[in-house]
Amino acid sequence: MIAAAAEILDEEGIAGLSVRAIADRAKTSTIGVYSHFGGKKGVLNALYISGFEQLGASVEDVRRENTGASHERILLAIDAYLEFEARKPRLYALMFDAQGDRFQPDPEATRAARAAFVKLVAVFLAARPDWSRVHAARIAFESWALVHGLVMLRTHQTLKQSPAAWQRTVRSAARNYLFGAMNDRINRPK
Amino acid sequence: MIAAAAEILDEEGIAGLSVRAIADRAKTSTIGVYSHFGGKKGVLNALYISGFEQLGASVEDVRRENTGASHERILLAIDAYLEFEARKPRLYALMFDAQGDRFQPDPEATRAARAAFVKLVAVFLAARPDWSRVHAARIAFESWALVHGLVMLRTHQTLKQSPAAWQRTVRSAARNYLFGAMNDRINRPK
DNA sequence: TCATGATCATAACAACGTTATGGTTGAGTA
DNA sequence: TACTCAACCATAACGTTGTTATGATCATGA
Repeated sequence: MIAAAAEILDEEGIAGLSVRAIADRAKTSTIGVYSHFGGKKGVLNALYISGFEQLGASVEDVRRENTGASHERILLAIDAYLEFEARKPRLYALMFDAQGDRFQPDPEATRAARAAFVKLVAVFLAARPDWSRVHAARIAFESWALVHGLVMLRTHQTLKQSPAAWQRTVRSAARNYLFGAMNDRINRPK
Repeated sequence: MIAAAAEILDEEGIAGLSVRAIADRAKTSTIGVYSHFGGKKGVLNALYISGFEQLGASVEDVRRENTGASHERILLAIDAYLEFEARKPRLYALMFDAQGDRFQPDPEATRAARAAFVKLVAVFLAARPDWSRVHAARIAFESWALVHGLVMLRTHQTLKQSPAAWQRTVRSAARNYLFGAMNDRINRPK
């Protein structure tokens, strides 16, 4: 049933994700959504968790498979992040919905989001083992914010860029931030 | 009537913003929403436009009133941006809703968002008159992305920070990015 | 075999955005 | 002044949504 929901979300977006649509696609009646997931909110939570698990896994793949130059590793994690969003833009939008008044993830879903962030921090620590965990978490958080903000504003301002050019833009912005963060204590813009 | 809608949004969030609730608060019947705004979408568009106008105005105030050090001016614009979000978090969330499948702003609303961005670019140009318009727009866009991403992830990860500490975090991240951006052609993280 | 919990089909409910219907009001024109 | 027309309004009804209620079926364990 969660596969049915994921398909509908990918194809029609959140507006098409009604309890009846899910039940129809799963070839059951609406009561199944309630008995299996406790209702629509349960479906949204399951999708949310699935999204963060996928995102975390793609970031972790980068950490495991790459032992190159430290910042290139970070940029590859960012590439993986962008690739996930490009593949599943509607799932991404659900995961980062600004309207907390509509859907608030439950504690398990919140933990999945935190776990994905921890995996992102792990990439930063692998790239920069000289950083403290606190420092790496801060830089990871701010890098994530930059990339997430770019993703959101790209859609918001309806920017037209080829995927390759977009990737270059994001990488360049991230490199600028990282460079500044590395020189944080020495040079500060006046 | 738009004031009624704005009040409900501020108090109850998007989930409370129904056609009936707006009509009740405006002491009219629901038909008024349709004759004045063409329906609920029209109300959302009007709120969206109002939000970007307010945001643009607060950024423009900074440009007009400050002639200090160039980067401090940029950081003051960021402060104004954060202050707007802190004052109107639910309006901000409506303006930057990730779920385009639920509400897509109409062309006039999109223009209002663009106009606010142009005002932000103007702050960057005033701070750095040696920059080309294209370069300033790029740096403004990326700065905006960083700040917006930080705002979004703060809520998403339910970070607890005092307003003053939060402001310092955002300023620090923005300074790092700006420093990197200014040294873009000379030093690049490897 | 019986009891119980899980699952299911269906109908009904309340709330939602919207449309339909008929009425009122104000402005403009003959 | 009377008539017409457009704008606005109150109310009801419609179709859709998430949810609950009801009764039935099925599987499992004692």
